[in-house]
Amino acid sequence: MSRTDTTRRGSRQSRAGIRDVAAAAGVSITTVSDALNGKGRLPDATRRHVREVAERLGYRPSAAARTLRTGKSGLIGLTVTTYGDEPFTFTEFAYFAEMARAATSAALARGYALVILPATSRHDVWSNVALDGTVVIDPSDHDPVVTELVRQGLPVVSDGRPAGTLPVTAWVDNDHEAAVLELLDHLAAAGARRIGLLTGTTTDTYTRLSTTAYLHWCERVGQDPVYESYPAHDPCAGAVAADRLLARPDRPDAVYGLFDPNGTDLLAAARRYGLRVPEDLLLVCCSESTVYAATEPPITTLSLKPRRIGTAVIQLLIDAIEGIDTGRPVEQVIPTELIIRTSSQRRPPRTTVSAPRSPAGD
Amino acid sequence: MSRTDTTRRGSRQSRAGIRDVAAAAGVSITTVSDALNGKGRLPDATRRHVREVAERLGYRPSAAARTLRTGKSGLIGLTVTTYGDEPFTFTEFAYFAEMARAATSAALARGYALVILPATSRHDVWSNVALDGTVVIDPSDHDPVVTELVRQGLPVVSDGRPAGTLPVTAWVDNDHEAAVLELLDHLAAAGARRIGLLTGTTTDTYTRLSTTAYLHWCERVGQDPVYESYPAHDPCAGAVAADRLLARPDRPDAVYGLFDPNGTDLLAAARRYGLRVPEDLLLVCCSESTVYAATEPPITTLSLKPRRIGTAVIQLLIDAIEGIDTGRPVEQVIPTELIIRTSSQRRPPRTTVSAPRSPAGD
DNA sequence: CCCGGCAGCAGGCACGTTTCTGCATGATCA
DNA sequence: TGATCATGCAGAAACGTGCCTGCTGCCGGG
Repeated sequence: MSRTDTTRRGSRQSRAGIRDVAAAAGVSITTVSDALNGKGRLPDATRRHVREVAERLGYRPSAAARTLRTGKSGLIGLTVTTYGDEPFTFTEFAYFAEMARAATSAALARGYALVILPATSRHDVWSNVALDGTVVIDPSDHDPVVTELVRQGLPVVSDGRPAGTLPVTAWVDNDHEAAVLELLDHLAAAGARRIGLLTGTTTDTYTRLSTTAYLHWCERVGQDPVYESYPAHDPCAGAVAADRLLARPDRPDAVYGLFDPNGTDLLAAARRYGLRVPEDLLLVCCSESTVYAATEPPITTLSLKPRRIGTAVIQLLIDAIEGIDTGRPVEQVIPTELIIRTSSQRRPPRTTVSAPRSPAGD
Repeated sequence: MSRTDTTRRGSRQSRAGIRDVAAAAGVSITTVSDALNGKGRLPDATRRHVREVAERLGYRPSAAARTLRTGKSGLIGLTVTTYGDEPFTFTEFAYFAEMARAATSAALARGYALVILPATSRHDVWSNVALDGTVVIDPSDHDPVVTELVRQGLPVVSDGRPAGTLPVTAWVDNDHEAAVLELLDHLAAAGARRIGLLTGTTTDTYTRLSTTAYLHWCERVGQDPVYESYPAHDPCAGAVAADRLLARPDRPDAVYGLFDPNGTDLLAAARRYGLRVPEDLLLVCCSESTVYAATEPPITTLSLKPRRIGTAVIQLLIDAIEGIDTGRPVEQVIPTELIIRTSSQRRPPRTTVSAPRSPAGD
């Protein structure tokens, strides 16, 4: 009857462990573990008793010990490409915030938590956290972090179609080419004769695909490309580039801005040059921000649906972690949504203030 | 000579452990651990040799085992109050994004990573991750999560002065009363006779302190309070409340909006009622968004300096975790910055387009 | 010659959990 | 009645590190 096996280092120190609960409840460690985890075959009386004692002692199982034993930590890394030393990207602020929010929510619903990690391959931080998998936002061509992770056998799901032969487990992305083509067609249908583009100098997938789609469209309809590039991580450079674009001799009568703040930048530049929107200049920008619903005039935006992307990425990753092979494809394309407002309609709606929405609901 | 102690389960499976490195290098486990962690007394030759073998085997120490042994995980929880089931708050989007970005950056610089966790006391997620400490954004009066965490002996630092007797380790906040008073004085100096407030129905510290400061100011200068409240997590309700405020018979000639989207909402409402800004209506809102620099007209904003708050919170927390007693006060007040633009100046600047900035540089 | 001291390393325990295996005990059935 | 079986629980082996203890040579001084 050696159940009171108190051969520990004397006094009752630090947190209560599973041993303390077992001793206090008069059962074995196995019984406590089974009772709390709903496993084994125990009568309800024992189960209740153990849970009650554990609650009374304020017992919390050690996450580290559980992770060590089971090999699963319940943690998912969230990596964002970084320009400069800040861990987040500047340009797609609202996009990232919404995507991360949806991903966090979806992960929590399945019992996982997200860990924010830098895209730099500083090993000291990466190897100090036990991950079950990783979400990578817009990885570069031969991302060293991704290759290192898959070499360790960790599942990696990327937001953004991986370029080259990046060996990700799965990916989710929009069809950026199709979105740009649809958008340009919309502008042309509204009467645009020369459509300009405000784009970035970075080589990430989004910028590259969108720009080439624009060039292809120009070639198809026989329009000379009119675009200005700027380093997208610099918010001031955007305003300058918008100004440059409208100051050109071959000034466009419609502009699409690839990045979130381009809408207000272009609007301000148009005012400086005395251009009325949408009469003299049609405007569309890619943004998740709701401010464009209340600007003067409201600006048509292309939404990349970050919420759906974040959710899809997490579902794919957790499915891979838990080894459940759902029928879900490992390459998912999320449709974009063109939210049409006054700035891209030559004849604004007369009766109502609220702008019409795209027929594609959600 | 039993160094080739390969009594493991047969084949070379999964990742290489410290045992494998020891066997391959012909040394003991202790020597490997000391060599990699820079401890013990080893000649440089041995140290180099061990590191080389570890690199060749692709050895990565198990974070779970290390955490179990040392009791430190290098993980910091980041908790945000939630309205509804989404883990983030809607209203202070840019504030949260900037604050989290700065906090992540500061934590990474000191070897820590951030884990996003919900404010709900669902234990299954909280107890599944080993935390060294937690950052709590704007905790409620008797936050059950906070009390539970400090009961476990974890340091907790809050963004936002804790109300009541919430036992946090340290906190960082703005002086919201002073900021509101300064702002109202600024509006009064610009000629405002009746200043209205757009506030929230929630009972968090920020909303409460700002509202009471407004009421005190009204009492002091002998003005009847004119304010509208709305549930701040609902973005549509903000536009409606802004409309309500300007539709009142005692319509204010200046408005301060407590939340980020209030600026565009109020601007849109002013247009609907034919009010010119700033001639007929002065406008200020609390926001971190840069869009208000390019609206028509540019809107004066109150910045809460989320970057400085995020950095300060992390420094205080890691100091507490590591037990280093710096001279830093455990209650820090970060000054706000009033970025004065056209919308709050009855006589807008004539010559230049760019608005003057507050003399308090940063 | 003997002994203290030190460099260089190995043995082994502990961290707290999960889980496989196995031993009693009572019930059921041929 | 004895064999079979389900039930209820305990023992103990891992999981992979970190670190305390201690062992072996070797050198120098008395």
